[in-house]
Amino acid sequence: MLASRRPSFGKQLAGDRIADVGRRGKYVVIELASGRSLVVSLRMTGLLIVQPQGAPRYPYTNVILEFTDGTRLAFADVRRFGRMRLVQKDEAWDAQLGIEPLSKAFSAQALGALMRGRRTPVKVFLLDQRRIAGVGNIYAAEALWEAGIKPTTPAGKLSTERIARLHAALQKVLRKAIDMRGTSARDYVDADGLAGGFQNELRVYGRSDEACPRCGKPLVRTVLAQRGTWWCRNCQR
DNA sequence: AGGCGTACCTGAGGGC
DNA sequence: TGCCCTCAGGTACGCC
Repeated sequence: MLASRRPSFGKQLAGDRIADVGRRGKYVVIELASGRSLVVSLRMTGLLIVQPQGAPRYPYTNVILEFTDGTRLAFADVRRFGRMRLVQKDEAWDAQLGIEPLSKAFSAQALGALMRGRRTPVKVFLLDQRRIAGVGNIYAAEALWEAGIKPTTPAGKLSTERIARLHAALQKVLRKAIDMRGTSARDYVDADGLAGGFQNELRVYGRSDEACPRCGKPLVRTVLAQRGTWWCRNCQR
């Protein structure tokens, strides 16, 4: 999915029009009037920036879409991990993506069913986009802290009660982060170039050696599936 | 199937 | 100052 580093669809977009902008998991979906979609994966440092006519080139811009009124949509990315792909009408580009964690279908029971029998650490499970689409490293860490669950616990070993707590925590964290327009830990800004606010609400992410907001013991950083993992050894079990 | 390691990139920050 | 090391909102691919 999204294999093109240097999009070659420039000419194909000429004359088309943006009909709507949406999201599926972590992918931004720009729906075009032609029925096609421009699907964007920001990965670690990617940004979509709307710029007025004549604005200076945004740093690390890789792709620019220019509209008839001169407005531009810039796709900028220091690390160039981000991807942009033109998807044809009815193409099932998201077939491998899992359930939306804020959808009605995502009940505690549904979460339990997805985790049943899985021996993978619950944090690794949360990051697997084929199971649940849209939870990243920050929100997995925050939700597990909120639920009082140790990140290495095998997903399939959680009790019904703990699954319910994890489910509630995930939705709480995601809703609040969306309300606050995201986490600007370092580079992230929205399409208007504005930083989000959730970095001020982080309880564990990036806070090695700081006091756990619940019990006061120092938080630790460990590594799980090659990802930094912040948690409290005392109150996450 | 599923789980694990590696590759892809650049810049910031800390230690010496 | 500057070099070297580690780390960072993620995903795809290949191997067992």
